[in-house]
Amino acid sequence: MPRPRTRIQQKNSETILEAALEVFSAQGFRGATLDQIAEVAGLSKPNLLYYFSSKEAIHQALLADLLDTWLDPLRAMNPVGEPVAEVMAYMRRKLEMSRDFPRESRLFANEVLQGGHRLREAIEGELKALVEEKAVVLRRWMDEGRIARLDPVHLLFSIWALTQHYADFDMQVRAVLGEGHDPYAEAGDFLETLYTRLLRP
Amino acid sequence: MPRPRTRIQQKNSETILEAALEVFSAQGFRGATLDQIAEVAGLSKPNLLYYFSSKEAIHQALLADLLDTWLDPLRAMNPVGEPVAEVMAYMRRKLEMSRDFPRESRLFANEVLQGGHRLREAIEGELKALVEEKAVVLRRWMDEGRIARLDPVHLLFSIWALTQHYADFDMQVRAVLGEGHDPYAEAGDFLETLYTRLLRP
DNA sequence: TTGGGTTTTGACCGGATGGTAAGCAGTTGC
DNA sequence: GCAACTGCTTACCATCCGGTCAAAACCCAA
Repeated sequence: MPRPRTRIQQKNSETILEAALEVFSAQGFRGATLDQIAEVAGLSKPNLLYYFSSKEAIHQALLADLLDTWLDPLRAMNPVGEPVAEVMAYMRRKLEMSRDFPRESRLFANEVLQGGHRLREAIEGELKALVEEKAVVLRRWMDEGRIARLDPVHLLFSIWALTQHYADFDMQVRAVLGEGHDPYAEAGDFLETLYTRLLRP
Repeated sequence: MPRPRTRIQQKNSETILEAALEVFSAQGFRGATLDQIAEVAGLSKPNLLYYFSSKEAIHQALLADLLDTWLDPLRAMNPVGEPVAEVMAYMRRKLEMSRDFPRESRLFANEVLQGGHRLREAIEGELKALVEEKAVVLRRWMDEGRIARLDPVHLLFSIWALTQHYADFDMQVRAVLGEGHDPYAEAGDFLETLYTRLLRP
C-alpha cells in the first residue's frame, strides 16, 4: 500500500501504526496478532489489511519510521562542539528517548534480540556508517587530549546499553527499586557522574 | 511431570531443555513452536509432551533453572573482600556469563522485555532481596571511603546493562564492529577502565 | 438524487500449532 | 520367558491466526 492520500487514510494508518507499536513492542512480532492490533486500533481486522497488505508490512513500516528517529541523537553530536559536553548531551538525549519512547526502544530490542534479520541491512549500512563517522570524531578528540583515550565504539555501546536498559528492562528496574523512585531522574544523575569520571582526560 | 527418576528420563529432559533453550532464546515464547523444539531435540512432539505437560511447563522449567545460576555471580560478591576488586570481579563474572551463556541471557531479556509476568515473583522476591543486601554492603564501602559514593542500585544496574548488552545485542555489536574483532575481549578492557575510573574514591 | 469511488464488514479459508488418545515397542525385574 | 511398566509413535482434534472475498455502507460531487 502506497503512502496515504486522503484525510481518512492518513488518520487510519496512523491509528494502526500507533496500535501496532503498542502491541509489537509488548509482544514481539510473532507474539502480536492482527486481532490484538485491530482491537487496540478500534478497527476490524480486514480493515487493517485494507491499509496494510500484511502483518509483515505493518511491522516494516514501524521499523522504517523507527530507524530514522533512532539515529537522530547520534547524528546531532557536533564534531566542532566541546567534547565532554557533546558526549554528555548525547547520553542525555538517549536517556530521554528511553523515557519518552520506551515502546520504540522495546520494539528495537525485541527485533535485535531475535537475530535482527529485519534490521540487518540498516544496521550493517546506515548505523555502522554513522558509528564509524562518529568514532573518527571521538578519536580525534582523544588525540587532542580533550577526552580520555577509550575504544570509541565501545564507548558508544556503553551509552546505548546504559540508557536503553531503563526502557527495555523497565519492569525489572521498577521492581527492584520499589515504590517512591523516579528511575530516569536517578539514572540521569548516576550516568552524569559515570561519564564525567570516564571521560575526564 | 515430577522431576526425572530413571536414566532415560534424566537424559531426555535434559535434551529437551537444551533444545528449548536454543529455540526459546532465539524466538521468544510465542515465537517458538513445539515442532521446532522437537526437531532440535531429535524427539517427536508427543514425546516432548510425555516429559513436560505443556509448552508453558518447558518454559517454566527453563526459567526456574535460570534464575538460580543468574544470581550466583552477585551472591559471590564478598562483603569482607577488597571493595574495588570485588565489584570488578562481579563485573568480570557477569561479562563471562554473557560470553559463555548468551542464550540464557537472551531468554531472560526476552522475558523481562515483554513485561516479565512469568518472572515478576522471582524478581520482586529473590532478586530484589539480594540487591538490597548487596546495596547495604556497597553503601558501607562508600561510607568507609573505599569506593566512590554512588547510588549502589544503579551501580548494579549499570553492570547488568553493560555486560548483558554484549549477549542480548550480539548481532548489533558484531555488525557494527565488523570482522576481526573479539567483542568480549574488547569489552573486558573497556569495562575494566570504566569501573576503575568510576569506583576510585 | 444519483452514481462512482472509497471504506468497512461478516463470513469464510487453509495452514499452523498446542495438545490428546490409544495402542505399539522396549526395558526391566523376576 | 513373561508380566508390567516405561517410553514412544501414529493419527487425530480444536483452536488460532493471517489473509481473502464479495457485498454492504459510507461519502461526496454533479
